[in-house]
Amino acid sequence: MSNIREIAERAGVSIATVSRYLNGSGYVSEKTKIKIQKEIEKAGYTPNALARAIFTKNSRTIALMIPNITNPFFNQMVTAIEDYANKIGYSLFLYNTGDSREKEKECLEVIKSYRVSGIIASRSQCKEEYSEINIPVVSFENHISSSIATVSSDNYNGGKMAFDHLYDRGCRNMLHIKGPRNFEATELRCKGFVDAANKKGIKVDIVEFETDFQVQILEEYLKRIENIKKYDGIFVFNDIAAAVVMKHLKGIGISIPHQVQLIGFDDSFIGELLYPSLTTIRQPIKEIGTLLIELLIKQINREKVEIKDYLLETKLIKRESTL
Amino acid sequence: MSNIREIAERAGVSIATVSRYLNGSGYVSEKTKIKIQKEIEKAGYTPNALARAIFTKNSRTIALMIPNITNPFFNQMVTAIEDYANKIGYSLFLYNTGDSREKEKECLEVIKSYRVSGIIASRSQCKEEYSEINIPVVSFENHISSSIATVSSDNYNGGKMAFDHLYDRGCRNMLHIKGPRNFEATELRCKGFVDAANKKGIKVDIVEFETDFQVQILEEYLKRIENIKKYDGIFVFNDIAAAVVMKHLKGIGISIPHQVQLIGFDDSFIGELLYPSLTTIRQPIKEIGTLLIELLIKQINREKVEIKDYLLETKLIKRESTL
DNA sequence: ATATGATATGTAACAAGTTACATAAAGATA
DNA sequence: TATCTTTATGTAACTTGTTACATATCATAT
Repeated sequence: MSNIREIAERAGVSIATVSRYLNGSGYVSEKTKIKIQKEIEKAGYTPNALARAIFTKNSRTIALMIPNITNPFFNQMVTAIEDYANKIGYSLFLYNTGDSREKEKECLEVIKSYRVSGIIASRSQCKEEYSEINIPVVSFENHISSSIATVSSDNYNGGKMAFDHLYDRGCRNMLHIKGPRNFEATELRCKGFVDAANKKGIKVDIVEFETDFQVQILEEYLKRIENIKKYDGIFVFNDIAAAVVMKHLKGIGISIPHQVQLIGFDDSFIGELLYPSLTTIRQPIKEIGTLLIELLIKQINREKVEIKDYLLETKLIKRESTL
Repeated sequence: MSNIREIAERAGVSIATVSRYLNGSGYVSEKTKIKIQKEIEKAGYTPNALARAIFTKNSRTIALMIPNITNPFFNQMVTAIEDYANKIGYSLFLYNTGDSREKEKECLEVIKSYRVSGIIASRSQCKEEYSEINIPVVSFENHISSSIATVSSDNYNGGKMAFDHLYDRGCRNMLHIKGPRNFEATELRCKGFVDAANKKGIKVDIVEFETDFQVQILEEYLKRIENIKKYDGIFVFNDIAAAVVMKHLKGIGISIPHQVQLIGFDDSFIGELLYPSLTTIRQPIKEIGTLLIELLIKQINREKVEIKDYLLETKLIKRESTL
C-alpha cells in the first residue's frame, strides 16, 4: 500500500499539500487538486487511518462489549449501534464477553491498546477496571461507577406490569423464572413482580436459572422445577427462556393460555413466531442502542452529558399466551 | 494516555529498552525489567497498538462484513469467528452491509483505511472492488474472484435432501419458497431441490421472496401465494421464513405435518422451539466460521492456502414438521 | 593477558500522517 | 506604487513504536 509521500512525490507537491487536500483543510489550488486526485486513483491509495489516529488522538472507533451476540436482544442492540456508528463514520470493534468477568478484563486491555474513541459496555461485571481508563464509557444495564452513565429499560416496571397482567387475567398461583444473578435487570424484573404481588397480598414462587440463553441448559433447569402444572401463570425473564418453557409445557400436555398463562420479556422476534404467540414485556431495543451511542459520541466530542441512569419505558405486548 | 518515551524517561532507560521489554525481544536485565514494569503500572500505560501496527504492518484486526447480524445464522457465524479471533489475539471490526452493494463498497473503503490484516466477506455483491485490495480476503457463500477462496455449505445437496425427504414422506405436490436472487446459496438450494424432483419426474412450484429475514415482509409475500393449501410439502429457504410459513399455515387452519409437511434450512435455534418443531437442513455454522478465519489467518501469516471452493456438508435434521 | 561471546543499553532512522510556521505569489485596496 | 489580504505551497517538528546498528560491559576460554 502506497503512502502520502509517494503520492506527494508523483504529484510533484509536498506531503503537507496532499494532507491538506485529503482533509479539505487549508488552501489547495484546483490544478493541484486534480493532479493529486489522479495520482491517488492511479496508486489506489487510501489514507492510513491508524497514523491519522495517532496524531489526532481520535481513532473513530468504538468498542462494543456484549455478553453474547447470539442473543436476539443483543444482536438487535448491535444493529442499532452499528447503524448509527456507520452513519457518522465510526467503526465498531466487537467483543463477546460471554458474561465472564475475566474475559471482560482481557477485552478491556485490548480495547485500551487500540485507543478506541469510546466504549459501550453491557452487563459489565467489572468496576475498578474502568476507573483507570480515560476513554468515554457508557454502560447498558449493569452499573459500573458513579462517573459512567447507565442506560437500561425500566425492568422494575416491566416486572410489575407482568404481574398485573397475569393477575388481571385471573392468575392467583404464579411462578417467576428469574434470570442469572449477575444481571441487575434480573433483580429488578423480579422485584417489580414480587412488589406488585405483595401489594395484592399474593405470594409468588421464584426459581432462578443460571443461564440466559443456552436452550439445552434452560431445558435442564426446567426439568428440575417440581410440579410446574400447579401454576396458572408464569413470568419468564426473557423470551427465549419463555419459548423453552412453552415447549416444555406443551410437552407435558399443558395448554397455553388455558391452563397456564405465560409472559416473557424483551419482545424478541421469536415471540411472534411461537404458537401460541407470546405475550411479553417489550424493551425499546433500538432506542436503547441509539441512546447508548448518542451519549457516547457526545462524550467523545466533549459535549456535556448528564451522568445518570437513563431509564427507557417498557411496554406490555399482549399476544396469545395470556388470556 | 502516556507513551513509551514517558515510561522510558521515568524508568531512566531508553525507549528502545522499554520497547524490547514490552515485546520480549532482545536483552533486558532483570533490574531494568522491574523498574520499567513499575513505571508502566504507575502510569497505567498500555502500548499503542495503532503505532505498532503502522510499523509492523499488521494491525491484528479482521474486518467482518455480514449482511445482517440479526439473522441467527450470521450471529452464530460471528460468534465462531469472534471466538477464534479472540483466542489468537485478533480484534474484529464488524460491518453490517444490509445486502447492499453500495454499503459494501463504502465499508470496503473504511476497512482499507484501517489497514486490517484480513477481510471476511459474506454474501458479497462486489467483484472488481476487491481486486485492487492487497489484503487477504475470504468469502462466505458468494464468489468474488478467482483469487479469493469461498466457503459455503453444500446448498445444492441440501436442496436435494429436502426434496428426497419430502418425497419419501409421501409428498407429491410441492412448493419451494426461494430466497432472494442475489444469494448464490438460494439458487443452489433451489437447483438441488428441482433437480431431485426432475429425477423422480415430479414438477414442483417455485415462489421467490425478496427478503430473507424481515418477518413482516415475509408475511406480506406469503399472503400473495395463491391457494397454498393445495401443497402437501413446502421447502423454505431458511428457518425464520419457515417459521413464518408455519404460523401462516396454522392461521388458516392447516395442520402440520398432516396436511402440509414443512422443511426449513440452516438449523437455527428457533426450529427446536417451534410447535411442531421444524425439520431442517443443518448448515455447520461453527465449522464454517472457523474455516473462514483459519483460511484467513493462514493467508495473513503467508502460509500456503488453496484458493478454491470449500464445501461443507449439510445434514437433514428430522423433527416434527415432517412425517 | 588476550580473545571471544553473551548480555545490556542507547542512538537514530524508520513507519504514516498532521499541522504550526514560514514563505511566496497573486489580487485588492489606498 | 505601496501595502494589505488572500491564496498556495513547503519545511520541519510533531504523534507513537520498532528495530538495525553501534557500543559497552562482563564472563569465560585460550
